[in-house]
Amino acid sequence: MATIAEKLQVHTSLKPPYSFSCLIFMAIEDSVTQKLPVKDIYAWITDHFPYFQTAPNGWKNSVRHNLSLNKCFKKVDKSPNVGKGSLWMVDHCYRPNLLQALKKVPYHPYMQLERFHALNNNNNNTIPNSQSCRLGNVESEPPVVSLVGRSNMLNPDLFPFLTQRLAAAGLQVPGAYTRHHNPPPPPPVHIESQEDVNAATAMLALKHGPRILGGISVLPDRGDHAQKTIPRTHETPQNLVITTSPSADHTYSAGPRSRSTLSPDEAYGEGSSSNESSHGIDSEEDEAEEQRKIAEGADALLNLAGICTAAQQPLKRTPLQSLTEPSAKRGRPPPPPPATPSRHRASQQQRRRERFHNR
DNA sequence: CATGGTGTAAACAGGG
DNA sequence: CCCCTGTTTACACCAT
Repeated sequence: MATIAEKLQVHTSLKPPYSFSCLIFMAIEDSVTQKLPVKDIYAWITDHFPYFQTAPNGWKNSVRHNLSLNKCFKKVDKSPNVGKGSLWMVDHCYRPNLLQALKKVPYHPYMQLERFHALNNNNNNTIPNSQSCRLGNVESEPPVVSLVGRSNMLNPDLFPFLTQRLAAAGLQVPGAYTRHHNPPPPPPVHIESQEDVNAATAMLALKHGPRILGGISVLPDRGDHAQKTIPRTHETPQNLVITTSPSADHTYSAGPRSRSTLSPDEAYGEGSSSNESSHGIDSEEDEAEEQRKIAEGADALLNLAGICTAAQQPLKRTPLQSLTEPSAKRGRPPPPPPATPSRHRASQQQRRRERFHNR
């Protein structure tokens, strides 16, 4: 059976350009329940990126390391009779970060993601989503997302998950579930936010290529938001440009949508970049810029107020906790003082710890 | 040079 | 006891 990567005819011998957090994110989002044990995350990665089939096993360590340290991922309980280990899922608060990271892939042979990148340039990182997240009421007040099918409807044969999500959002999706044969029972999917749909779309795009995506309109249910419509015109794969900025992952110590280290372009898509000016949503640039500035200001205030820290999962220690409450037994013991210190790394690390303490 | 992000290696605990 | 999972520390490299 050909793997997804083989079907897509990608250069499977190359190391994927995605960070481990992106890989984990994709694996989890590509699952039915959006919760995976590490074993299945391994399997997904090796299946989609055969590079890892022959790579030394250290990458698995990196995956586990990422799951533990990266606040984007959280451990969830599972039924006790499923063997050892936990299920891992994407923290809703950090989904925009991960989606953003996906957009930042410096290069990739996986051209199927282009359309997804363009989609998310325009409708990602909305204030309502991040605010509800910060206030810790994600479960009780999920942002309502309205997606309206346009000229090309999603094919439920290709997108059982996504079409199910659209249906769950109470939307009429013309063409959905009108197939001649019986579809497999759709998995129970609960739509929580725009990011849910975006992530699902990314996975579908990865699997099936740009043909899966019809014009999708996004209408945040806040009453006063103008409907955002991604026009289908001028959106051929040729004129979609992928960002060249790597590393916008905000993993480990980064707070939700902590964009203090990001330029506005990085944080909100690349519409103003010369590379990004031809993806067919130029008419949205002014409004997008406005939204960007509003969101930036709101985020800055929220970050200053320290909101959202209370919303974080209690299962994991924060990086700050890790520093202030060091485990006495775990981790590599401090090495003996080297005869010849490797440059100034030790002192550099010490300074970094001190900075953390002083915050 | 300082700082932060990322990847890798390793030690260790605990459970199956 | 072994293996897997999860956590933690340390460090190198790179970008900004």
